[in-house]
Amino acid sequence: MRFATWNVNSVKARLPRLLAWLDATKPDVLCLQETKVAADGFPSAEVAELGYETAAYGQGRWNGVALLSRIGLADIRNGFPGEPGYPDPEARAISATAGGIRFTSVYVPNGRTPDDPHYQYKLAWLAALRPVLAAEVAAGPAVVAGDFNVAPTDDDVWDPAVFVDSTHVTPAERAALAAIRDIGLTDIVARPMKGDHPFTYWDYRAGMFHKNLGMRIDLVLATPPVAGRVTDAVVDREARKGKGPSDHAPIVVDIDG
DNA sequence: ATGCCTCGCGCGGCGAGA
Repeated sequence: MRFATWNVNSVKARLPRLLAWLDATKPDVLCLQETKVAADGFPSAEVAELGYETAAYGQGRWNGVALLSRIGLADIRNGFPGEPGYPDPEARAISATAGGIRFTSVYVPNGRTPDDPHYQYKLAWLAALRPVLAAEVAAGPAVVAGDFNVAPTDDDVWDPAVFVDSTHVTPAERAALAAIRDIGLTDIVARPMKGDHPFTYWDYRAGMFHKNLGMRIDLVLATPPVAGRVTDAVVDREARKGKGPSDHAPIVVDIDG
């Protein structure tokens, strides 16, 4: 099985690239984030022509997550019990079962700055996600993938000095992420196609991508039965090249069976 | 060359992203 995760930064703006990428990469399951469309605006018919069914959870202008699968989607759930809002619930998590694995696509709140209320929302959101994932981990094979908006270590940002007093690297954010990993999830670190760091995000500005000044903030977490089957995991930086890319690259994971 | 920001909303310019 091949599965992937990709923050597309608007599924409508990215549709030609998404379709070409699906056709070339052929993941069985794809976790999408930042789709920026309501469910009824999702291009389900277009991806269906490539054999994918869609579970989409969106609210329009911001956020939005989805799951695409060509091996079925069962028990679809939008959001999760006890999910905090800002102040209202936002479309940041969707889960479904495909190929015997429980997939959850997550778009963790950005946090903005450590003194912004959005930062406390981010920490509360991660804390509320933890027991929900713990139940899924206990229930069977599970994958949690998406844009976590946390760089797990200083090695996951291009220059730690630039990020002092910024979100994505604070001890509280890293502790919240570690608490999620510690319920029994393995961080499947993908190999970079180029360079030493498997960055998944590069700012659009100032030529950050071609200087490889990025961050590893998109993660694939898996239970041991899934992590043990991984044969390859790669950041597809080809998808970040050219005209009209997302600012995030997909992570593609291959597993036995 | 991978190339210097882009999205939605909505029609001017702004909030948000990380």
